[in-house]
Amino acid sequence: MFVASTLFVMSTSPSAADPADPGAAAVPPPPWRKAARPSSRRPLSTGAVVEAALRIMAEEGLAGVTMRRVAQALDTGPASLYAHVRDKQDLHELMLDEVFADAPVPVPDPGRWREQLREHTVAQVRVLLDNPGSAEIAMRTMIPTTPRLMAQMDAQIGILRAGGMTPEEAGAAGDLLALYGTAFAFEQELHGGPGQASGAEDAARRIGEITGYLRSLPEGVFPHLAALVGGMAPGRGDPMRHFEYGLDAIIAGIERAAGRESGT
Amino acid sequence: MFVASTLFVMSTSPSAADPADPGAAAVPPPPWRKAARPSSRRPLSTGAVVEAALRIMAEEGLAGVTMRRVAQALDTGPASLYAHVRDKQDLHELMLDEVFADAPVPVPDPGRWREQLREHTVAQVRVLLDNPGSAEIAMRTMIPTTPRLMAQMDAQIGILRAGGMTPEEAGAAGDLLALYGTAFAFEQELHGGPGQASGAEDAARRIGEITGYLRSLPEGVFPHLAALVGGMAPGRGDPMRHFEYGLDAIIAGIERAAGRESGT
DNA sequence: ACTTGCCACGAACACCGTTCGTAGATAGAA
DNA sequence: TTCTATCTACGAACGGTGTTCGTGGCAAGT
Repeated sequence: MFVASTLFVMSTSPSAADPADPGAAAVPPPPWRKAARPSSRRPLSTGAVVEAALRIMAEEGLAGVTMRRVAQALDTGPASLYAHVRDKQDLHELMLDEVFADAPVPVPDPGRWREQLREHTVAQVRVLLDNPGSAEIAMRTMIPTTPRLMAQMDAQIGILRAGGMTPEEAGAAGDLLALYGTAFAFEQELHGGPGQASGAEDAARRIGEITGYLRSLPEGVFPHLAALVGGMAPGRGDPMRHFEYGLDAIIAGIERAAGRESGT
Repeated sequence: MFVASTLFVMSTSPSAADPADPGAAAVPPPPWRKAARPSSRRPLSTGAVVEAALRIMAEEGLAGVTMRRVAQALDTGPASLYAHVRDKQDLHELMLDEVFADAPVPVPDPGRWREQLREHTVAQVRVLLDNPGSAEIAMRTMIPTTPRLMAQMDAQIGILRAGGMTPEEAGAAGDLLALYGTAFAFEQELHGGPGQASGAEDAARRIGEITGYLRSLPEGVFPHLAALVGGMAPGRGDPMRHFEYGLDAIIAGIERAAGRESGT
């Protein structure tokens, strides 16, 4: 019964607009084989949509995550997704939340707050870098509304409070660290190349061009820049080293700013 | 003479393709009036395209800057733009360059490098904030290839060198400052609302929602976050104050990192 | 058994960036 | 001057995009 009616709809759907249709439709599709396919489990929950979207992002980058592409992966049409996801933006935020699914949520330890802050921030950035595309979402979201991201933020502020900061100081410092971490990860995935995009190649070409241009210029036009490009290689070293340079600078600055006001 | 030949060509061009054409063509187009329109000044240079694009960005945000929209503003078709601009990305970079047209390029003064660095960075961010949409371009560009942006970067590195840093230190510090400035401006324009977008309203709604959600939770789930939202208003104060907090922290950190290695 | 609400989804709408081919203008050569 | 070659402008179209509408079948409440 179920199968039959389904098949009926499928085979006649083009002519469904024409109720008075005899058997004249081009080849009455004998679909014995087909029967199994449409009834083969279609849960199609929010979770399934997010999961499919994440898989696509991992393989084809964030730009590959289109509603049509996700729908196709779940073999259905794009309209079906909107029952489980409000927007594309909403889908993005759910993806970001899922990405942080197994990131640890540290409990603040006053005696170790500096190390904890460093480790926590590094861990967050590592999550973003491990999931290319997620940093772009994070950049565009900034105010977290999903539970896991709120837990991360809460932990971070907890650590800063454990370091003796006032709520205001902790808020400002947390903003700064989150902004830096997110922006850094985004920049990395921009010209680090998420596997598929021309990122790395493009970046290399660009700094090649810029080097050539600088050399072609009369000496002393951009002297400091010219001095720099000499000792520069495109993708040298662990990006994390670079990140930690900035992180340490920021933490030191934060501490100093807090100490200046609270006297410690 | 000129006019006559122009008219001749125009009036006969349709029938030129069909040599065996009698007088039957639908109204042999008498184009006296027409002659003035196509010749009515259409320079359509790269500069004009960029200028139109910037005007649109100011009025409708970066999302409003579509090739079709820009073409319409110059009343032509989108295809015409591609003679003066390689890409949409190319157009974006030209726009960003133009935005920095009258930003001052400081000459490094060793005795004042800290103040200079601060002022220069603040000025750059102010330019981005004054031109909503530009920060998003800057965020997505990162490696400058246009002359004015290179001049800005050169000056910045010059200031850092004047502060006694090695080229490597200056490069890292410059990266960090540029990343921070760009990301900050982008975040501001995200939920600051570029006049047209729902930015501010959306941000307010979001922190309203999040506050309500936090209150609805059993006490002590996100304790630090809950303590924070109490003393938080959506758009309080000058965003620049916020920026300068982070900037001072970063400059202090940079200085410390440089001193640590070079011994000053 | 009937109604009601919900999920799936085909079709369509209004856009988007970009390319192709052609017509007109212009500049250089003869 | 006249012929040719090169360049600009641009209408039309291609292959995408996010999102909405309306319908049709299913399942649960009454």
